[in-house]
Amino acid sequence: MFSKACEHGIKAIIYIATQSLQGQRAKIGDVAINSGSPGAFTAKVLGTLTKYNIVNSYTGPTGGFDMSVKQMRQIRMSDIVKIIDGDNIYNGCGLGLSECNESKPCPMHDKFSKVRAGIKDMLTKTTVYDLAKGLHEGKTVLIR
Amino acid sequence: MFSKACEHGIKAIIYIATQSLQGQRAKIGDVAINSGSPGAFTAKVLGTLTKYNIVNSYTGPTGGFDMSVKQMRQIRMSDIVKIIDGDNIYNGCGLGLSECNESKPCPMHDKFSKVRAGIKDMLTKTTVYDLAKGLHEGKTVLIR
DNA sequence: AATATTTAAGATAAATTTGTCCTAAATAAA
DNA sequence: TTTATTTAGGACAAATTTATCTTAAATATT
Ligand code: FES
Ligand code: FES
Repeated sequence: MFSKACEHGIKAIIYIATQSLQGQRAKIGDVAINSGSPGAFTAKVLGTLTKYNIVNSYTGPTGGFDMSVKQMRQIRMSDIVKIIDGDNIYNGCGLGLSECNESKPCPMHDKFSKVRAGIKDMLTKTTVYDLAKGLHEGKTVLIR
Repeated sequence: MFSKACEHGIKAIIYIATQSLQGQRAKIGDVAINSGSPGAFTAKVLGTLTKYNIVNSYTGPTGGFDMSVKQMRQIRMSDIVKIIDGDNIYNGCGLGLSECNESKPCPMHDKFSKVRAGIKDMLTKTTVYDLAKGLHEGKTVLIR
């Protein structure tokens, strides 16, 4: 469904958000440990997300990553997925044809496009805050 | 969503099915041309599908691939996807945790598992015949 | 100012996926 | 029986994704 880069990115963001809810910045080492992802690889993904103002980064001692509550509430999962994986998941053809075209559909189009719309809807209606809350309350986990 | 191998396999199967509906066996060269996929790569995928009795193969002149109408009606898209891509798409965690676990869910579990069920449902309820019919009637295409 | 800590970013490496090529085996037809 | 045609299958190659390593830049603290 999502690339590894995207999975690591999402987990990292959710972890950073929960730390921010506690007034703490998260260092990349902490992020890696607490989200179960490879540090250097996740750092690159976070670099990209920083560029798009999904998350904030600070260098030097006391540095790390954080998010404001405003960011958590405004940023949707669909934003993150689009930045990392592109929008093929929202618009791409299920059978890999060069584009999805309503008027000249592939054999799976009718059924696939409904599922695809469901994915988009789900990601668009879910904010970082929504997911961070569950983790913060101990109802969900990032590692298994 | 699906791997390239799976996309090529599905397109190949649908093409072979339409040819079978016309009493014709399809050679791998024809399959490649008419499904817009790399011949040698698709041949390997068809080799696997032949092993699982999704499709039938015949060597020698007049050889090629075909499917019986019974096969087309019994075989579901979910069968093909499972053979080629495994069952991660049906059971895997959306955030890549080692397994999806209801009682210790990842932050996306509740929303993701619904979407995932929708995909499984769609693939399980769609047979090869369903898709081959649309292509046979000229309502859908395999190449763009 | 010097030092220690942290992210930024490019180079490199490993792993996986995608794709090609070549030879063998099967088989229909001449 | 010989020949031509087709799939089977292993080796190989290319491309992409995933992951690591190293150095530079930023910055807080001493
Ligand atoms: S054309 Fe394939 S999903 Fe729309
Ligand atoms: S635990 Fe992640 S989807 Fe179920």
